[in-house]
Amino acid sequence: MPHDGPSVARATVPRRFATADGRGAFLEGDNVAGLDELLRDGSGSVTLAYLDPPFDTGRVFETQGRLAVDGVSVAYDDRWSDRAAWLEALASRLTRIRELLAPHGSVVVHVDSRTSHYVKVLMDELFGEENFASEIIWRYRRWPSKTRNYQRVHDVMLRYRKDARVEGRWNPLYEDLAPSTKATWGTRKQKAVVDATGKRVRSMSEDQESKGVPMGDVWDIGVVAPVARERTGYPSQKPEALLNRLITGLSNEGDLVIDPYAGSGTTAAVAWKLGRRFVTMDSGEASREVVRARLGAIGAELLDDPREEISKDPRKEVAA
Amino acid sequence: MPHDGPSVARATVPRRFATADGRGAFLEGDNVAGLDELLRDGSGSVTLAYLDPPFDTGRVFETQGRLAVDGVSVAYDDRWSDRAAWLEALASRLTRIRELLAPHGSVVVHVDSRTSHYVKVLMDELFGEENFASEIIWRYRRWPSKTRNYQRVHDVMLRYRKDARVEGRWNPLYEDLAPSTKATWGTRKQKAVVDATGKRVRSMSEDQESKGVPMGDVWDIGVVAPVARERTGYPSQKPEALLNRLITGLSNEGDLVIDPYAGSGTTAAVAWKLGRRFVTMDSGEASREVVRARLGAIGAELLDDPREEISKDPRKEVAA
DNA sequence: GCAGTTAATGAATCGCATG
DNA sequence: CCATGCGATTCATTAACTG
Repeated sequence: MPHDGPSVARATVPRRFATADGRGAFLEGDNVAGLDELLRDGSGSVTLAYLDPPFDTGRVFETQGRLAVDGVSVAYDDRWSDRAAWLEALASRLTRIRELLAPHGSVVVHVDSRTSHYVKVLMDELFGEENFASEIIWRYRRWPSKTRNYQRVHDVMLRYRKDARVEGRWNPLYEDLAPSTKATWGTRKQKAVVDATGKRVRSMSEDQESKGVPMGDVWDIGVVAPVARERTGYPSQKPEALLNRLITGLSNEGDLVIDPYAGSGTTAAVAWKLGRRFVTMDSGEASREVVRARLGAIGAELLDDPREEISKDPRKEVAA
Repeated sequence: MPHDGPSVARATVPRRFATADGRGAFLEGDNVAGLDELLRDGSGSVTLAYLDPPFDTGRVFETQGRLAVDGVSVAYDDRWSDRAAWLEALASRLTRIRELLAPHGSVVVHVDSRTSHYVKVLMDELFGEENFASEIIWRYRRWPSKTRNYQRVHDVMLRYRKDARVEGRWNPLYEDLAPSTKATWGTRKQKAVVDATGKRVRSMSEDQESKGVPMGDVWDIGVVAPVARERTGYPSQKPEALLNRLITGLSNEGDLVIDPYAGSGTTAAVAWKLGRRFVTMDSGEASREVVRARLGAIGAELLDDPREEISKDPRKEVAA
């Protein structure tokens, strides 16, 4: 019984929850409505948007195992009539996100290796090809499946800048030197030596310790282990290490990070820990409860936040 | 002065070179003509086609360094009026390759992380989405560039089967177990234990040694170092290890492997070493000379092979 | 305590049984 | 006959337990 996901037309105003200090918020309801809510006075306010939409797998996912949420089993429904419908739903989120992004901001979409291509063609149109920044490969390890093919062990994340002409947010990250480099050079910096004619003659190592090599676009990060403390029971949970690299590299403290597909709340939890502001959204009860528990455990209890108070933005009233 | 690459319409018959035993051939000329030549009596004869076309970089590549070919500097011209023209040129090769493939055969296209998406959309149309097999990530290490972004350190290879309903060629390859697995399980196989009701209760290790984990679709292989013995001086040369994994996994000894963009002849060299038959093509003199030298060094001297003899296929004459 | 061992289970994938 | 389901496969990871 394929359907086309939650109706885009549904105009229900999302229910809002927020941390006591207002640094983080969860909007319960359709994320199109949630994004529209943000757009009311938040155009250009977002530094980083991370989207982890359902991958068009044609399946229904449920909360699992010992951590299953009581009385709530369906986490999300990933059945679509066809790819065009799936892409259209994604596009309606992305156009709103483009509006929300600050000039220095960027958006990262997480997809699998069967759908990334269609998403990039779409995003090249929406954001402009000149704003494509990276195809990031998440390489993980898992149990082997019986297949006469190379095992599928990677996901893809596509990053676009809002505007490549503007200097975007960027905090350099480093990773370990390659084993062969360590063997030859130790962990000291290399320095090219040039002769009088400008020709390179050799490299030598400096006294200074190298910070490692600048982070590449292939990330080897383990999946969240079935028994890890980090695990919430929500399906397809992403590792905190993954979000850490994105949020640290692409936003500063105090910046606003959004995630329209909250799921288990990894983006919110990492953003909070890193001192970023966040807004995350999900229509499922399962998500709301998992996120509430997860944030509570790190001192960011979500409280009911009546809309009336939120809509009173002093600047708006002055402007009117 | 952008142009649209070698004209597809040019009907020049390629000049043919072959190894003494006929196990390998080099066709000098436009590869469309080369593929048409193969199609004359080779439909369904190819087990593996590997294509490493120019990446639509808008640049002209030249032979380099100490190994530059005397008097021949332009290796290939990668300037196209637009992406559509580039894709169309690729499509005209791929439709011919589809014809050439055996039912158990497959094709691998090597592209970079900016163009892979358009190529997959094209190939989904040409080969059918159900025949998509893998997006293989080649992760390499290189000198870091100064960029406010994650370093680009991967290429992409797309594999399609000719016909997913047919059991394709497949020779399983293995890689090392993860360090954490070795620490917990040693190198012995794991086995799930189920109770009477069919519920999984625990896992245990078997006596049998594990062969390692089945090869994944992310390959960490070093680029051919500027001073490596493997190096030919031809630009964008691919490592032999890469072709080794493809040819070993996707073809058997005696199978026919083709590569319409010979370049430095890596496919030909590896196919020869692995006992496969091969046909490779290139229009450049630089390529022909590099390939000749490279094959000569491993005992596969290319000889002039007049067309007259080749067209005499005894089976054809009997059938006629 | 700390090191080594045991337990538990997952955005997999194919093949065969079942409707 | 085509769609759906469930069994079999056996790696990666970390918590919990044991000495």
